[in-house]
Amino acid sequence: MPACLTGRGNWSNPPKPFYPGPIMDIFADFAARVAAALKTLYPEASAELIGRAVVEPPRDPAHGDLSSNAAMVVAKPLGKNPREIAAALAEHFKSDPDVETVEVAGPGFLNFRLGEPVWHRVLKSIDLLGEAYGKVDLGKGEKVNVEYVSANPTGPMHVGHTRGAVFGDALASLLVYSGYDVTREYYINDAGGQVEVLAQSAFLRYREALGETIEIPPGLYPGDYLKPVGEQLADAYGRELLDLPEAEWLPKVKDMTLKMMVELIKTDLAELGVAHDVFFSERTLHGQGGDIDTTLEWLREKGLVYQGRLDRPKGQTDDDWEDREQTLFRATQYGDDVDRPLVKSDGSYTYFAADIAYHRNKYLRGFSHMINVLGADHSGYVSRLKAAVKAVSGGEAEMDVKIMQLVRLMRDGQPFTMSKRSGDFIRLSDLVKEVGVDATRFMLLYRRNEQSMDFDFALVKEQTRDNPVFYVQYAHARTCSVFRTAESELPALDLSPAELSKAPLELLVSPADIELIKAVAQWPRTVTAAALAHEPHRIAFYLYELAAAFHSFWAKGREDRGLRFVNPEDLKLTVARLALVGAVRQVLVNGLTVLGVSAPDELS
RNA sequence: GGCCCCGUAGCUCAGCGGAUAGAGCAGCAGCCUUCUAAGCUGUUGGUCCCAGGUUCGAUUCCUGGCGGGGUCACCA
Repeated sequence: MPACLTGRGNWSNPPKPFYPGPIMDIFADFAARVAAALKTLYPEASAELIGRAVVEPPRDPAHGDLSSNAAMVVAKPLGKNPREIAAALAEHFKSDPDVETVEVAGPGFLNFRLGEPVWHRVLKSIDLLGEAYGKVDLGKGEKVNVEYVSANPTGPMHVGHTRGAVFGDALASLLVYSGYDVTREYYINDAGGQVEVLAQSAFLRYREALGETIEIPPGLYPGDYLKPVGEQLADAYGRELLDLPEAEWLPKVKDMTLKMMVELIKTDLAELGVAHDVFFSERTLHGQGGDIDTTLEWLREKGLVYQGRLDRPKGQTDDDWEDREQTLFRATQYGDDVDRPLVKSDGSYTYFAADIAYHRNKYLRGFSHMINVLGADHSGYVSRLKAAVKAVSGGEAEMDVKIMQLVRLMRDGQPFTMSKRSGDFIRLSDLVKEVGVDATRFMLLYRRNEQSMDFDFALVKEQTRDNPVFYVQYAHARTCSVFRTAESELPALDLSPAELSKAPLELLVSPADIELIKAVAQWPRTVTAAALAHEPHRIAFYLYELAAAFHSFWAKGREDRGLRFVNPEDLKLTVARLALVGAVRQVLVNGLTVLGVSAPDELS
C-alpha cells in the first residue's frame, strides 16, 4: 500500500488509497495518489518538490478527466527526462482500478481518464454527505479574524459600504465552510473628531425635539436620521441639557448618539444579511494607560518609535503643510515607504496609532490570521497596516488586505454620484429595498474584488439570463420542480434521501449524465481554491457554470425522452437520475449558502 | 512625482505557471402539442496594451514603458 501525501506534505497519516468511503474531492484525491507514486518511484524527490505537482481538470476535455504536471515539475531537479518520468508514472497507474486510461502527452503531461464507477462513487458521496459535501477543512480549526465594513458610526450605511460588507461576509462564510474558526469583526471609529461633530449635530436635533426651530449649519451632519436621536435625548434628559455647558452635555449626547448609530448600522447590515460577531470600539483603546499607551511603550522599547521629520509629499499642493518634528513609527523597517506619524499636532493620537494598538489587541486575542476588507480609497493604507501587524506580532501574524475597487452606480446607463455632506446619499436599505438582497449580493460577488464595476439598477432587477443570480436560482428551482413532478406523476416512488442514497447509479451511463456528475465533482476543488485565495467570486462563477450544465441537460430531455429526469417507463433510471438532480440541488444550495444568497424552491 | 488597482472578442468580464485563451451580452441561424422557453443548440468574432527577463513552458511571475481609475503629513 503506497504512502499517501496530502497537498501540505503530511506523510504520517495516510488516508486509505482505494477507499470504500465517500470521496470528498476527486482531484485532491488523485493529487495524493500521484504524490505517493512519485515518492515510491523516486525516493530521492523531496516532499517540497512533490508538493508542487498539481492535478486538475485539463482545459480541453479531449485530454481526459484529470491532468497532472507532476513529471515536468519534478524532471529537472531530478536530472531526468519529463516524458520518461511520465511514462513511469503512467505504468504505475495502470494497476489503479479507478483509472481507465492514462497517457503521456505533450512535454510530459499525465492525462487520466477515469472509469464510470468512479464518477458514480463521487455522486454517491454527494448524496451521503449532503451539506457537508465541499467542507474541505483547510483551516483545521485555526482562528481567523475578518474585519469588514468598519464604517464611521456617523450615520446609516450607504451604497458605498455595500461591496465590502457583502464581500467580507461571503469571505467569512467561505472560511467557516473551509474549516476555519472565524470571527467577523467591525471596528467602530468612535474616537475621532467626527464623533464630536456628530454629537453637536445630534444636540441640535435635541433642541429641535424640544420645540426650537433649528438650522443645521454647514460642517455638521444634516441627515434626518438624527431626528430620532434628538427625540430620544429629549425623552431621557428633558430640558436638562440645555442649561449645561458643552463640556458637560457633549459626553452624554455622544454616548447616546453613538449607541443609536451603531444600532442603526446593525439594522442596515441585517437587511443585507450581514452580521458581525464583535463590534470593537476604538474609544476603549484610548485613555491613560490604555492599549495605545501600552502598545506605543512596547514599540518604544523595541526602538520602533522616534522623534523625526517627514518630507513634504510631492506633487500635491498642500497649503497647510507644516514642517515639524513628529512622533513616528518605523514602518519602513517593515516594508512601508515612509515612517508614519503617531501623534497629531494637538497632541492626541493619530488614527494609525490606535490601529496599531487595535491590531496588537487582535494578535493578543489569538489571531495569527487577519483579513481586512477595505475600500479602494484606503489602498494607500495597506503597507502601513501590514507593517504594524508584523511589528506587533514579531512577524508571527499574517495579514491579508482585500481592497474593494469602486462600484459605479448606474441608472438607465448613466452614472450618478452622491455626496455624503449634503445628505443625499443613497442608503443601503434603499438599495436593498429596490433590488433585493439576493441580487445585490450575487452581483457584487460576481466580480473579482480588484476589478472596479458598474452596478446598474435596471440590469440587476432584470429577471433574465442577463442576470446571473436568476439564472442560478432558476436552476435550483428547476431541480425542485423535477422532484415535484416526480412526486405527482409517480407517487409510488420512494424519494426519501435514504432511498436515493441507494439509487442504482450504475445506470447513469450517458455522456450527459457523466458530464453533469463531473460538474458537481468540481465543487470541493472550487471551495479549496476560493478559500486559499480569499476570493469568493470563484464560488459565484462556479455556480453559474453548474447552473449552465444543469440547464443544458434539461434541454436534452426535450429532444430525447431517454434523457428526461422523470421517466415513467424506467423507474430505476428515474431514481438514479433523481439522485443526480438531488446532488446538483445540494451543491447549488451549498454554494448559494456560502454566498448568503437564497435558493428558492420556485420562482414566482 | 510616489504608491495601489485595472488593461483579454464590438461590450461586460472569467481564466489556478501548462497543451488549440473562455463565458454572457450584442450579431447571425435554429428549438415551445413542455420534467416551467426566466431555458437550450449552432455560429461569427482575439497582436491576451508594448518591450525585455525568469522558466522545460508566461495571458498568468519579475523589471521598464504606455493608457485608464484611485490615493498621497496631521482627517477617519
